[in-house]
Amino acid sequence: MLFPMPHELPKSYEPGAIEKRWAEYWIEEKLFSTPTPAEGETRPVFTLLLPPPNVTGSLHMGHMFEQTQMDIIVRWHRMRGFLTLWIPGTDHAGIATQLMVERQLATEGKKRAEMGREKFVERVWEWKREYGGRILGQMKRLGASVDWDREYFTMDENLSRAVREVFVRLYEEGLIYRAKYIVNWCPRCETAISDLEVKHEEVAGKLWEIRYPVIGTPGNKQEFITVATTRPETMLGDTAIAVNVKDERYKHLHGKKVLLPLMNREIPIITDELAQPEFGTGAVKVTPAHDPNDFQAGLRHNLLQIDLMDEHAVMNANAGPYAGLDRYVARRRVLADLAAGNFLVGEKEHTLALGKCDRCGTVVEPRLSTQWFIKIKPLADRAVKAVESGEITIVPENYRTIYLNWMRNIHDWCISRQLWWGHRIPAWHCACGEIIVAREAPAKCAKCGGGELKQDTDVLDTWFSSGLLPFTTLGWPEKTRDLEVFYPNALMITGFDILFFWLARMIMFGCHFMQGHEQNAAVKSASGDSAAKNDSVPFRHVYIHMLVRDADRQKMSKTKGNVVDPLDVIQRFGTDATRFTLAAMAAPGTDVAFNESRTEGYRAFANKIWNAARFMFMNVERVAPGLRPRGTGSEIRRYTSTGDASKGVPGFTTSTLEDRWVLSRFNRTANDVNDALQTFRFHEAANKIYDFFWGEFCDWYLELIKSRLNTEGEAAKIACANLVSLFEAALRLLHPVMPFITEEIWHAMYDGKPPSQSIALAAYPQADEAQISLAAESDMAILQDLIVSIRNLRAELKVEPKEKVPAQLFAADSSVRALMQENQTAIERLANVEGFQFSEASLSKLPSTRSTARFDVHVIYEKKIDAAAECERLKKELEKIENGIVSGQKQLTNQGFLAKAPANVVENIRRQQQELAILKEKALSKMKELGC
RNA sequence: GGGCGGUUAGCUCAGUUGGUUAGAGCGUCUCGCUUACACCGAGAAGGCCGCAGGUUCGAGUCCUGCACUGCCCACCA
Repeated sequence: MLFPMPHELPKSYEPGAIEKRWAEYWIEEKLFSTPTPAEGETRPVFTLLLPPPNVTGSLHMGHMFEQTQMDIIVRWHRMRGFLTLWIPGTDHAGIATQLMVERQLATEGKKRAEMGREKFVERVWEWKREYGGRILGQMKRLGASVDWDREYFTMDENLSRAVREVFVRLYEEGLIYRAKYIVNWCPRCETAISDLEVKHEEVAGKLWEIRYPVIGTPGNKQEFITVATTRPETMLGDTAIAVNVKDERYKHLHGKKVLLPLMNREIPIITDELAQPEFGTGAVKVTPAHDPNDFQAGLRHNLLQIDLMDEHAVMNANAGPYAGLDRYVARRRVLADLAAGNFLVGEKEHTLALGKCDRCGTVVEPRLSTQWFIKIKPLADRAVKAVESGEITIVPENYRTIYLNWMRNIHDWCISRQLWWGHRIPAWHCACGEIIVAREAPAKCAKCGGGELKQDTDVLDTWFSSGLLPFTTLGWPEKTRDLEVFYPNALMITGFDILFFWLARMIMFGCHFMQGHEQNAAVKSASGDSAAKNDSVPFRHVYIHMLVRDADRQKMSKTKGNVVDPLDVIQRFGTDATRFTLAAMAAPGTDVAFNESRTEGYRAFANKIWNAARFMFMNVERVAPGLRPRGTGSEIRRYTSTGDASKGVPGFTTSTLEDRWVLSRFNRTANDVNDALQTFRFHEAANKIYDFFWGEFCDWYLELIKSRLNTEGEAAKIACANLVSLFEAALRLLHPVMPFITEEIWHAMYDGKPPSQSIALAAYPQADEAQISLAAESDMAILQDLIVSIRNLRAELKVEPKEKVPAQLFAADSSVRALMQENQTAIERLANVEGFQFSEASLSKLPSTRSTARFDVHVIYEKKIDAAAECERLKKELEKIENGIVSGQKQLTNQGFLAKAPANVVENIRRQQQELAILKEKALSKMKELGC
């Protein structure tokens, strides 16, 4: 590995080559591999599971957003001395992958059905081997600090074994059952899907009213009962008409029968709460095989279930003359025939929520079929408690309520899928009807002894296996050392879109299967978790991130063509700049509108850092060749524990105001950044670092020390050493957000001989209270004020930029005067003035003057200030001042305010009033002088 | 039908428990290639914080209503 020598750093930052080199280095050196810890491990532990992307996926901005946040958190923990484990992997994604391969087959003119199951599955594996690693490859380019040695695939043998184990145990506990039930069926995917996989879409539809002749009407007048339906074709399978028992209109029809039109079948009129008098006609057709409500009613009344459709939603023999017709063709035909028979009596516009398959968009058909289900209530109860009790915390908090509401109203989970790609259900059917659920294929039937056992053809819902990952990736069902140390995971970071799909399932499974689990006590206490905390939960904290949208806040989608390819953005601006963009916009609970102009700005930030580094190296070579960062920050070895070693800026000596100031600012920033990361305020962390690095370190500190660096002798050496120390610490502070550029410069600072293999293994800066100085900060604020005032005057006087001008100063008190005198060189340099004298009296009347409550500064220049413009400016300023005075007076004369406001607030306003009074007077006198 | 969020500078967004004169980036305008950086520096302009009430000594921040706008959940034919 070659590191560029400092003097070879190119003038502008070129991320491409640098990032690729480090990404490879981190992997080759296995820097982020976390082997199973030996006995006696006492370091705090941080475990995080990467939400596995689908094998079919390719990296999109959402992945990068999620991974950036995770990587920041992970690197931050690692640098703070946590034994950090971040496990990557991919999901076999049942339907998605099967569809992908089916499409590929179609281009070859082949069909899944013709190939047969075995060959098809083998083909999917081939596909997986060829393309499945793509997204992980892309992740590697992002530099995600995952443990690649632990990479998994949800259909790996060990994970599959765990899936079978879970299935069998749940079955044995009576929590898995097989039943004929009405489920959501996708006619295109030819499989059952869960409630969650159905997306409801509001569409303008119709509500048709059909009248059914009542049999045995007294007299010769035929009586009808009218029902309304949005799916008229299902009437072919009606097996009853329901009315409400309280509905007076139909009292006389209880117990009677109607003749089902078109089918000429007699069906009963029943009374059931299914029919609500307020809705429509109050009478409802009952089709137990094609509607979940009707299905329930059917069970209550022991009605016949007539299944009208096959797996493709084509009418079957039960539909009589309509057999062989597609459901929608049948609908039109039924309507026409009903109309012809004078049974269709109404047609109304009606908006309905149409259920569509999440995967392919086909309208879902409620279908009667035999499926495997999980009896969810017992699992959900525990999952509710885990969050209610705070065993698991959720950020942002509003998702807690959403989670709880869902979990409390949960329905049994249909886990079987009629697919070929996935974990096959470990159940074997015997010709005698017996079903044997077992971990391995049984040799013979337990009931009849027959040897002709066939494994169930269904596979499990993909989320069944991914719901187990928090413990199966750590070796469950074996009682492993990994589980003992790394379970529960510390954190789960994921999107709100899979809150129910995945997160909820992990919590249910984790709490159930890890019941009684205890994390290693030493590790647990080192990690900061009290002994009382329950360890069965899959993770202790959840952070839900939002969606990445395009610059116009539109959802990114392939069909809209507004998808931003992260690799393309990276190519143009660098990974660090892209990461920074995402981090800076990642306010909890808010979607990110990804705007390239921001990334452009953060590329400039990277360039700024780069050039600050060049500046540093230049000075080191000139002033103190061979100088390396000193102090404890450079002595951090792999996996240190947090402690004093990481406090403040090691090796920094304060001899001047700017030293004390910058040190204070750095520590305050470190403090704020740590706080922000603790609560997932990524944007705040990023912005704090940005402001410090650019606005304080570069804009002020570097400028201020230039004069010292340019002197001969000891002062320059100290300034140089400080610069190096501070820069090194700042790099560590920035590293989690911008891992590449910080790694590059950090290594360069050590001239290729760094104290540890990576800055990622150095200590994260912690604030040192002793290095925070309010006095330095307020003194510096005065200086900055003064310098800006002078620059301002120069601009207004249109002083030639190169021309140095003298200035006259008035300081309201001696300490300010001393401050200015001590920093005369700095002021002269930064404000481009040449010499200044002090006046004993206020200068506020003089025309080219700026005033604050503490000082007046007058620039001596032959050109006159533009009086009209200056008056305009003063007028505005005065207005502001007076507004301030009025509102302040109002408060200070308000008894309620004086009585109730905290003392410091009152004090602040008093002081402000004094300053405003001075400012007002100064402004007025000047305006008078100018004749405004 | 329920629930949740958003509305702050031309644009994209910050603004933790209510507390001085509401911030940033981009864009705009004026200067400047001052030997780290033009992916830069200096300066400036730009805001009835969606509307209307209320609570409070004090509201961008809390409450109510309204408007617009997203999102999630839902078996009402």
